[in-house]
Formats: sequence, C-alpha cells, structure tokens
Amino acid sequence: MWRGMVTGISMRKPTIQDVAREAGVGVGTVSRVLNNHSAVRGATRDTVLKAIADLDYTPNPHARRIAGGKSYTISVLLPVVTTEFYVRLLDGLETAFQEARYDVAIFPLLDRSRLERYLGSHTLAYQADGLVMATYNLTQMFNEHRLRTQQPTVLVDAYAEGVDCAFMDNVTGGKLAGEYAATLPGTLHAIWVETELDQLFTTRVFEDRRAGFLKAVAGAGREVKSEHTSSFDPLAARNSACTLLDEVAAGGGFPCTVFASADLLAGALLDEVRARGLTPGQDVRIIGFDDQPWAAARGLTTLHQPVENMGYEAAQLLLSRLGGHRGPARARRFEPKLMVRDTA
Amino acid sequence: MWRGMVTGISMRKPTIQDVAREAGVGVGTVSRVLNNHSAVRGATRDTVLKAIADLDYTPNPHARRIAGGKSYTISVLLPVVTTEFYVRLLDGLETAFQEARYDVAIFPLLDRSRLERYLGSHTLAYQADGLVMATYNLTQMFNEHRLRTQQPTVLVDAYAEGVDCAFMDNVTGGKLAGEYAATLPGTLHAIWVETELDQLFTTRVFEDRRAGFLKAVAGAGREVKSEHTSSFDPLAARNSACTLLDEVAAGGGFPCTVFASADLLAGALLDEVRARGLTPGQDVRIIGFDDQPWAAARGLTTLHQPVENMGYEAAQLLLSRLGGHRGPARARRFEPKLMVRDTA
DNA sequence: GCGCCACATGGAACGGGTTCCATTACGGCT
DNA sequence: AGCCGTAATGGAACCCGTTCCATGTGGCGC
Repeated sequence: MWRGMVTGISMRKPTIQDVAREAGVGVGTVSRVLNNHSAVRGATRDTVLKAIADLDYTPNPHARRIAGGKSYTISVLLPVVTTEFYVRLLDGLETAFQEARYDVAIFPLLDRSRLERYLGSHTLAYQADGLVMATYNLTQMFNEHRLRTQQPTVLVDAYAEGVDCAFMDNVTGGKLAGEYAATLPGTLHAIWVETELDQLFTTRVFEDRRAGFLKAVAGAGREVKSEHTSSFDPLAARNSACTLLDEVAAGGGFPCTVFASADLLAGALLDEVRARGLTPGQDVRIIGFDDQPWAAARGLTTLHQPVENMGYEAAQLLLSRLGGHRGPARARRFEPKLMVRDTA
Repeated sequence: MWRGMVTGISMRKPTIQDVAREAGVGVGTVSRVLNNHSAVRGATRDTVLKAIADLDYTPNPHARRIAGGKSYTISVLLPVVTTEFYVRLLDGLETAFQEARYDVAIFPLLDRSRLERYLGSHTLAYQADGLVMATYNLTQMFNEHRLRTQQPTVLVDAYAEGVDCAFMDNVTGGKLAGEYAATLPGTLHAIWVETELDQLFTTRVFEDRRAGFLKAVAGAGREVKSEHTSSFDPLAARNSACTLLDEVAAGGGFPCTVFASADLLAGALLDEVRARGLTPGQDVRIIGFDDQPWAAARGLTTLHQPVENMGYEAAQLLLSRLGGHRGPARARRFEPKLMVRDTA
C-alpha cells in the first residue's frame, strides 16, 4: 500500500506505464532508459528522466525479477558482519552492486553446518544470480554446489585455482612493516596472532605477515630478537605485551621496535607502554596492522588495507561474469599501505 | 537458469501451470492448496501435493509478490546479529515467519544514523509488509515512519504504549535469583553491568534485574552486603571479580553468594575463584544470568531466558496484524527460568 | 423427482516490468 | 526529389502467481 507523501490521499504507486504516458513515450523506451540500453536519443532520455522525477517513480524490483527471469540478487557468504573488516568489505561490495542495480543478500555463516545448510539448500542457493564468498576455504560441498547451480562465483579474502579471486597481500604487508622496522633503532620484536586451526576459513593471514616481515628484516641485515604470540582477545593481548616489555627491560633495555601484527595487539601494547610510564615512539616503537578506526586518533603507525577497494573490485569481477564474460579465472591482489604516525 | 538435478539436461523450472496440468486441475486450485485456502477437497489437495512433489516444484517468490501486491517480507531491525541473544531471537522470529511463508530481511543498525537512514528511506521501508524492531527505544522518527507507511509493527525486547510488544521480564528474573540466593548460606553480593546511557536502546535490563533481586532479598529478610559494577567486557569483569573476592576475604570470609547479573561476569568470577584455589558452589556460590551455551558445560547456575520463544510469539503478534487483526496493542511478557547447576 | 444452496473448481484477468519485433523517422547519397 | 539503411521507438507478448467470477457438482429437503 502506497500513500502520496504530500496530500496523504491514498493513491496508486506510479508504474512504468504512468511514466511512459507522462513522458509521451512507450514503455519500452522507459525500460531502456532505466537499464542504460543506450539506443535512446539524448532528448528522449531527458524527457523520461524528468517524468520519473516528477512522478517520484521507483521501479518495482519484484516485477523486474519476474519479467527478467533473474533474481538480480547476489548472495554474500561471510563469517560475521560486525567486525571492522567485514563492514568495510560489505561497503565496497554493496557500492559496486548497487551501481549495477543488483541487490545483496548477506548470510553470516560462522560454522560449517550453517555454510553447508546454505550450500545444500535449493531455495536459498538457487535464488541468487551470483555468489560472493569471503574468507572461506573451498570445501567439496562448494564444488558440488557450483557445478549444480552454475552460478558465477567470486572469492574474497581467499584464493583458489579456477575461481575469480580478490585478496589482500599479507606477505607484502609484512614486508612493508619489516622494511620500515629495520630502519628504526633498538632491538626488533614481533607479536603474532595464533589462530586456532579451522579448516573452514583461510587462516594464513598471520603466517603471511610473518613471512614477509622476517624476510624483509633479514634482507636489511637485521635480526628479530624475540617473537611472541597471543590469541585474538584483549586480555591475552595485554598479557603478551607485559611479557614482551618485561623481557626487553630485563635484557638490553629500551629503545625497542615491535611489530604487533594486528591493531588489537598494538593497542594493548600501547596501553601497557603508557601504564609503565614509557614513551611510545621513543622507548617503544610500535607498528600495528589493520588501521582500525581508532588508530589514527591514537597516533598508531600501522598498515592500512584497502578493504573497500577489494570488495568493489571483487564485485566487478562477478558483474563481468554476469554480463557474459568468459575466460580463465582472474585474481586481483591488493597491497596494504604503511601509515606512518606517532608510534613509530 | 535452472537445470534438472538428475539428468543435467537444461530444462525449464516447473511453474504453477505445470503442476496444474500434472495434477489435472486448474491453476486456481493449486494456488489454493499452496496457501491453505481451505476450500479444497481432501482428495484434490493430495493429488496436487503429489504433483508438486513429483515435479519438485517451488513457487517463484517474486511472481508471488508481484501478483499478490505484497512483498511477503518482514524487516527486522536490530543492533547486531552476532551475539547469542540476537541469534536466538532471530531463530524464533524466522521459524514463525517461515511457517507463514514470509521472508525476513535483517538490518543490523548499530547507531542512530543508520537507523534513521532506514526509517527515512522510501525504498527500504516501503518494501516490507511489516516491521520488527528489537531493543530500540522509539524515536520521533519512528512515529513518523509508522504514520507514513501504516506498517504493522512489533517491538521485541522493548516496551511502549500503543504498539504490540514482546519483552523479557527482567524484574522477575532478578526476583528469582534473589529468592534463591536468600536461601543460600554466607554473605550476599551482586555485580551489575553498568551500561553507557544510549538513548537509542532500551537499557533498563540491569536496573530491572537489580530491582527484582533487591526486593526479593529484602522480602526474605536478608541483606545484600556489597554491590559492584563492571562494564560488559571480559577484562573489566575479571577486575571486578578480584575486587569482590578481596573484599570478602578481608571481611567475614567465605562462604559467600554472588549474583553476577550476566554470564560474562559470572564466567570471569568463576575463573578467578578457581584461580584462587577456592571451590565454586561451596566457598563462593555463583548465580549468573543468560544461560550462555557454555553455562551448562561449566555447571553455572543461571537464569535461562526463553528468547526463541519470545521471538516466535512476537512474530505471531505481527502475523495476526498482517492477517487483519484489529484492536488495541498487546504486550507479551516472558519470564526467565532458574537453572540450578553446580555453582549455587 | 425437482429445486436450491453451498461447496468445489476452472480459468481469465491482472500486476509491473523486460524483450523483441514491427514500424517510424531521419540523415546521407545519388 | 527519391531511395536506402540505420537508429530510435511503440507496443504486444510474455514472465508466474493471485484473485475473483462463472461454472459445475453433490447433497438435502420437500
């Protein structure tokens, strides 16, 4: 039920017929304008656009779907929607799909059973025209699903042969941190996140950051004095910060430089450094990773990941397939960027 | 594009026409069977259902929407989707709506700007046939939205005059905790969660639990020796546990009974009790609140909230409005249930 | 046996887009 | 001026359920 905004009088929601009549053209022309099927004269297009604006017309998405025989919907499968990373990823994805007049349906599937329920379900899986999967390793079930549905698919934050992918180059990220750290005075240290091994997700992130970091440091002729680990949780992060600082104090003392491979770790370290009356960026130089929203405010030197951009480009890969593009699988690699601020 | 499962040969997805032909009836009859419009003879219904099964037919939701002139979609607005509480709430909501052949669109809107963007948006807001709002306080904007769209609305985990509501009775929850705690030996203590005052959300939860608890304890002729607060975060919870235990040790000593008004607090307390070599359920009796998934495993005595049930009933309230029910706003109250386990 | 009514059923019209074919308009060429 | 080809355009047919009206059926009462 639609009601006119101004008058409050009940009136039908305008249809493409109304627009066509208002603009003095045929419905086909209006449809062509809406979908950018370019065979429309400029003047005609303007008339139509004016009529659309005048009537405050919005095309009915359901009618479009049934007429077009497509759902104009993309399924996005990801572990959770509330972390910084996925919020930004969705931002990029949604921007791109919106431009192309596709809807996005988001499925937060945190465990294998939910993922498999999705992949096995007719109703859900057949509904979409395309599939975006973030951070998942490809299971056997996925391959069956893909074969069955023939759905164009793109992987984000993951890599596999034979599928379009967009992923962050964490090795380069670690390398950038390492190269910069090698130029700083004092002993070198690192804290890594130890991820519980879940086959379901791509968990090479921290291994990659580590590989890049160690290689770069070694390449600069320096050595890493100590490496620590922590789980991804504030309490554990604070503990590992304590351990590290105790060790440095007991050893050669300050200054030192620490690559904290996630901003969560870097933040906890920063807290502990301050709590001990030490000066960040002087006694203890800290390089984080992620560029969380608070990082700039707290002056944290860290690696910024172009996550929105990655999402946008992933969507483009999928859209090109939906537009009929054939050819071998493509992979897009994205590089983090070092943001030098106060802490290092 | 739909492909037959068995043969792999490309074939059209079956339509209601196909079903009608297969069953030897008219399309109207098939539609009536699908929608339980009861004026169908039992035998005919069976024939139709068999045809549906044989053809593996699923109705096209988009066609249904455009033909029915409704979206058959309910918008669910909530702060986040990943916490235990909302996962369970959604479970109940989705069960009920699925039974009624309604789809659910979930909008996690954590801040005011996003909520207002939703409420102000034509496209989003008009799309749905009904609205479920969880945990939000009603803003001016909501009232305008409701007036404009005339959408049936139900509030969950919140209460307001003039709107259908379903909410958890935290006062009774606190009362149950208090009554039980009053029967236990030793001094009585409590830890409350201090919520930052956000006008956007209903944050009376802990006030209500406190009111119920204090009243019940007083009613049993006992007194609360000390009350503590903590923010909702593991680190702070652990700290407040330390403070409390220190205080008890310095005072009359053990045993004592603690009502930790959220399982997060109770868990941290349990950790600290164990860390100090004390025996939970003996030296320190702990009553939590929430019945998190791990609570049973760790033997935590706590209050279980029938959250799924609340979601289900909230959906029923909305569905009855969608079915044309008139009449004054109704409120459904749900009571937590005490789960006595090892810790108290 | 006849008339009625309630119930059951078939199917046309409809809803709002997309697609495609037939038609028109127009610029360019002889 | 006359002809042609192409770009632009109108609109019918179509997509797939729902709804509603007209038709058909059976049972019941007299």
